[in-house]
Amino acid sequence: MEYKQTLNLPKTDLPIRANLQVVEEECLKKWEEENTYRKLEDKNKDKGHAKYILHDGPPYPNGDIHLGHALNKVLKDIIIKYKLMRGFHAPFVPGWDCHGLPIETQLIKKLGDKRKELGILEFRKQCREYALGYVELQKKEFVRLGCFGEWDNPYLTLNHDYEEKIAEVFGTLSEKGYIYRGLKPIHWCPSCETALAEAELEYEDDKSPSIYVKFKVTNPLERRSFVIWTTTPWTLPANVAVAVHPDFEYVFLKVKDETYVIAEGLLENFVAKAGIPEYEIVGKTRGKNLEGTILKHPFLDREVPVILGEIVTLEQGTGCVHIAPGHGQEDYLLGLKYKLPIIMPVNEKGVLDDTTGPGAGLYYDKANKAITEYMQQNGSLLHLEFFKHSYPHCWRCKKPVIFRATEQWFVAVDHNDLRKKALQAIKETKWYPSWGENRITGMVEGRPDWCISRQRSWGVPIPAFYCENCGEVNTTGEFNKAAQELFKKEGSDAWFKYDASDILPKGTKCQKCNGTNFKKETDILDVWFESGSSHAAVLDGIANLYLEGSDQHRGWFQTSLLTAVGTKGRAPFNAVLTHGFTIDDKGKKMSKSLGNVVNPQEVVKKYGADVLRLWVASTDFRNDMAASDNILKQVQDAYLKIRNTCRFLVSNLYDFDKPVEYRDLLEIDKWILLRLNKLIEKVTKAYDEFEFHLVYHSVYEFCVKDLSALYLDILKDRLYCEKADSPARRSGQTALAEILAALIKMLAPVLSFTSENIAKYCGGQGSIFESGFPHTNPKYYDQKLEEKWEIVLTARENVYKKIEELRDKKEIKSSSQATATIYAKGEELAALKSQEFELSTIFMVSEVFLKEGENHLEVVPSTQPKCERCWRLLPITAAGICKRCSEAI
RNA sequence: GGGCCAAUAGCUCAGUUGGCUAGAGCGCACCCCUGAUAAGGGUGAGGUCGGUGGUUCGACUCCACCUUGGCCCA
Repeated sequence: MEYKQTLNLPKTDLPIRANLQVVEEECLKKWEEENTYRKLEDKNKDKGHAKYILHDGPPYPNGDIHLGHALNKVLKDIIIKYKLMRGFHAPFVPGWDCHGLPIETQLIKKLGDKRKELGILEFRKQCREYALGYVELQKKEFVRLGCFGEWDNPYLTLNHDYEEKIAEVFGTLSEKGYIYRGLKPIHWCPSCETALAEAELEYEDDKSPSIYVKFKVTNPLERRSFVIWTTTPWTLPANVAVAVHPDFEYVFLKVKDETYVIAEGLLENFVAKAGIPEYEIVGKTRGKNLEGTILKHPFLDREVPVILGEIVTLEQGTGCVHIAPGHGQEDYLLGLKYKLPIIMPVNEKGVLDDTTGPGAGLYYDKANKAITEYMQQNGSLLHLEFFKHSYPHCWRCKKPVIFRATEQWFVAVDHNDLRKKALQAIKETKWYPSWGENRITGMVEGRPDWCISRQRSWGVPIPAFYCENCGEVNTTGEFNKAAQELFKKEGSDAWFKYDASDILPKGTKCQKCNGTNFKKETDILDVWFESGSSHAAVLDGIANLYLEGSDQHRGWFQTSLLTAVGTKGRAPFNAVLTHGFTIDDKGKKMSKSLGNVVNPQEVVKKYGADVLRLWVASTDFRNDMAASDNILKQVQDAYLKIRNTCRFLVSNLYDFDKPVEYRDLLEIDKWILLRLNKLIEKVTKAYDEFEFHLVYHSVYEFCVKDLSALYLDILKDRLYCEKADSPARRSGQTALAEILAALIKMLAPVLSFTSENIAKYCGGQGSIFESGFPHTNPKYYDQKLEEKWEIVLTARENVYKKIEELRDKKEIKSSSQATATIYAKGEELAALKSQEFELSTIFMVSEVFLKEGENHLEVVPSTQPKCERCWRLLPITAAGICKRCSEAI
């Protein structure tokens, strides 16, 4: 027992328990007090190192962060930290998208009817406070995850100078002719006289008429009619076309002396509904053959074409669909395709104007009856019934809403070849993964003009002035300048505070008629226009990288691209990286109703932020990322293994003072450095290519296989039993120190807290992040050494299989009780021979005998006594210990 | 319904331009150690590579279709 005192057993103050909650809080304090991020970033900047700009996509500040937010920011943080450690000037400016409906909706809910009394300025003030409150909360949550960045100076889309830039982008686009006004249908409440967003609709059952109407073919010889079905007769005055599906079969149905065109699949349904007792099918054709047929409107003096649309279904109706682009989203899009006019005879109160024939002057609901009765009289109506269906209602007044085309603002995507230029910019951008290019290309190719106006309160107003004299819309030049200055000085709230005459310099004249009286636009900009302008407001030049979820191919990537190409002719980014979405371990998306949501706050509390960060790094984020308690437990296991390995390294370096020169190292120590070198190479490449899961897997496997199961297990005897300052022990420690330093540096971008914490126990000064990223060392490459050790280690594995057999037979317990005799020849024998005296240590057995002969292996229990000190079975002295040990004492 | 993407052991991932009985680590089972100890080591069992067709001498890999899941749109 007293021999134990003579050993160099591991020693360290680094606790065996990770205790991440406490360690992380301490770390955060240290980073804050020492301004670690700032110092590092400034140092790289001052040295004039290359810039690396990862531009943050702004989240909505409207709640706690969820796992997706955490994932996104941690990925960004890993990149930023890696780049900082590689010496880049890589500032990270986090941002928040502060305006927009999600926040406005929250406040409307909160305020209820009180909102009307408040007035717009007070309402906006409350929106602002709400948003800023969550900015602070989310900021804390991101910082808690260990994310570095300019948290004291983030960009907020509601900041005055940001709003100024939004106005500037709008002005530039306007100047270049990209901005125009046009009609587009939106949800409209005729009772509240206001536009409604999708989120403000409540679907309830409602009774509607259901009518079948004939549209006669204009050729008088044919006596043929297309039959449409609709539940909104009041929209018929806005009808400009009838759509059929190109691939459906349509039949010509002869009833008495008339012929009806109906989709074959809905024939029976129609005949039954319309109560047609006798009919004959006199022909049949594909929908696409009907395109271009001209029809007569059932009650207005208007001719309308038959067009083709994939939107036509066989679920209900006749397969011939009444198209009114002013009254429906699908109709609108189809109308754009066929360049159909948008007719809008319904005013903001829901009353039809005098162009609508039988509906003139009537509220739309009343017009239903008038129009139906009129068509009954003129013979256009084939059938009328009433039925119940789900219909959208206003969330405030609970009355039915209508779809109504209103004047909106647009960015013309094809003006000045914007679309083509954007597509070219997409080609010039590097997309990770590569299919992102294909995806966004498809979206940009197919997108309609961008509607940028919203009839809302919480946002940046569209900086436009209507001339009271001629109605001209003034958006450029001094008008835009005035808006920019206003936003810069007082923020966009001021738009609602002042009259146009207060905003514009005295004597400002209408660009068309020289008029001097103006009215402000009251619509605000689409929030996507705001966040899409971030390149102008935040970036000084082009970003190296944008990194968001793959949903942003339609969102932020695209709006940023369009505004940037429109204003400066190129993409705001050189590369775009996307990640997938968080799903549960069954592959389902996370949702409150499924109860499978993983909360980052809870993960931090239960496992620690570093475990969450390791989870982020452990999964290939180009696909969806599965998270569940089980998966996190597994990640925690891996985390503990990595940390324990590092702790073992630390605990064996307590007395390490003098490194041994590479050429004097023991061969196995050279071998492990060779392995380390390969690891550094692999990890560096993986970081450079954003393949963090490869970082995780290779570091983890290095810890498990190369270190824990092999090198460290073998090294223990030398570390513990050799004389403390013996060259052999110092050789091992030299390798350990180098491995430890490299490991915690390589891990720092991911396991930031743990790496920083361990570094503290290594006697280093300052932060781990200041120590740079490890470099490979060419002198560690030695192919011959590598090949030789492959042979030695294969032999080791074979010996262990034999040992296991002995253990099963209860002939030995531990491997150290075995003696191995290896028969080999040629290259293998040579390799083993070169390590002859080390083999028993490497195999961790009592003795190894090498013999030339046919390849085979004999393992038997050792007959040697046990050294009291090193516990190996060896010849011993009178003192009960082996020769090596007696020399070591 | 359309566009894009994914699917390899219970889990997380490898698998180069198609080529030996598909790999790793974890987890699991059994065993060892008690000088990394709320640690450490060994051995082993796990896969019709989502399914069905096709191309090929040969397919996890290429093609088509389908299933499931995700994102976006309708």
